[in-house]
Amino acid sequence: MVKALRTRATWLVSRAQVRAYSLLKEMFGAVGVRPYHYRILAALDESGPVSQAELGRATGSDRSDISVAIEALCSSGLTARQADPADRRRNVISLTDRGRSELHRLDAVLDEAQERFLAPLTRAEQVVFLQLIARLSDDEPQED
Amino acid sequence: MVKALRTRATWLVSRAQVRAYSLLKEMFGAVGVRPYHYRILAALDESGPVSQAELGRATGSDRSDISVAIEALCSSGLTARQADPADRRRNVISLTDRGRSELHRLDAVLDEAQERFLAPLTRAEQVVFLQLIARLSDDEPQED
DNA sequence: GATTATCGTTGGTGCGACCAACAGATTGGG
DNA sequence: CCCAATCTGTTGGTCGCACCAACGATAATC
Repeated sequence: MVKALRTRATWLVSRAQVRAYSLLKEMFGAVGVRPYHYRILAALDESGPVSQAELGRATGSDRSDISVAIEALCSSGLTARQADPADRRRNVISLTDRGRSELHRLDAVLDEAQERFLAPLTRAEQVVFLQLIARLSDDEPQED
Repeated sequence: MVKALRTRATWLVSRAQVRAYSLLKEMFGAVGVRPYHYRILAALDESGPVSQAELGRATGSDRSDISVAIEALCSSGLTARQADPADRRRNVISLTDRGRSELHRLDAVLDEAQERFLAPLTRAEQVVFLQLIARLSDDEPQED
């Protein structure tokens, strides 16, 4: 007996991700921004100025993709790139003031997206869900 | 104050999906199959013989993608395609015996993938998670 | 000092999702 | 009955994103 697709965790996660992403695309699109722009700005805000390679590891993207994204963000004035004097291979990327205020604007958008995404659950269920999905999204589960 | 990316539901779902998909790709790849082949075989098993368009709606894929996938599945003998006498636009797709036994083989693989994906949770937590994610993956939330 | 590793960049590839257009077939309204 | 609208399967194309390969420049390691 074969279990229905819609009872499989991996399938359900995939469908949920499609729903989440289309929500993000719709809402970020409405303000003229790509989701991965937000990802980078948020990671920068969290970590402070870092190299592009570290940024890639923080957001789970390839160095090469970060490279072109940073180029776009810098040329629209949201981030600044300056050579690291201590290690001349590195570019240190930092948020500009405009980048920071843009981030806050986008953050409000993302907040609403979370609301809409989690709307099918009660508040209490949302808390439980966040705790469980966090453990399932951990790439390297800790082995204490 | 901007919330960290790793506390956002949409981000966590996205990471979990990446983990789930790479697990599937690895395990299905080891037996020489693409994940979407399984998806179609499973949908067929569940619904019985249906048209390609219905298959697309069931699996959430485009008619055109179904078309080429079905072509591959038919030419490897896992499905059969015959014209619907009642509606000559339609191809009725059905599982062959080989397709059914292949499905069962893949089902075992998928079972193990679910195990591995859900391993970070206890059995009880897995049950809760499945119930919650199912509601979050529902594209058209019911409004009773 | 020579090998090894890391950084940023460019360019290319694969895959899945999506859209456009088409011919053939069916349905529905006037 | 007939015309318009819709649906089906197919081909072909685009787009976004992830991933890899290679390179010159630089750092770190032995």
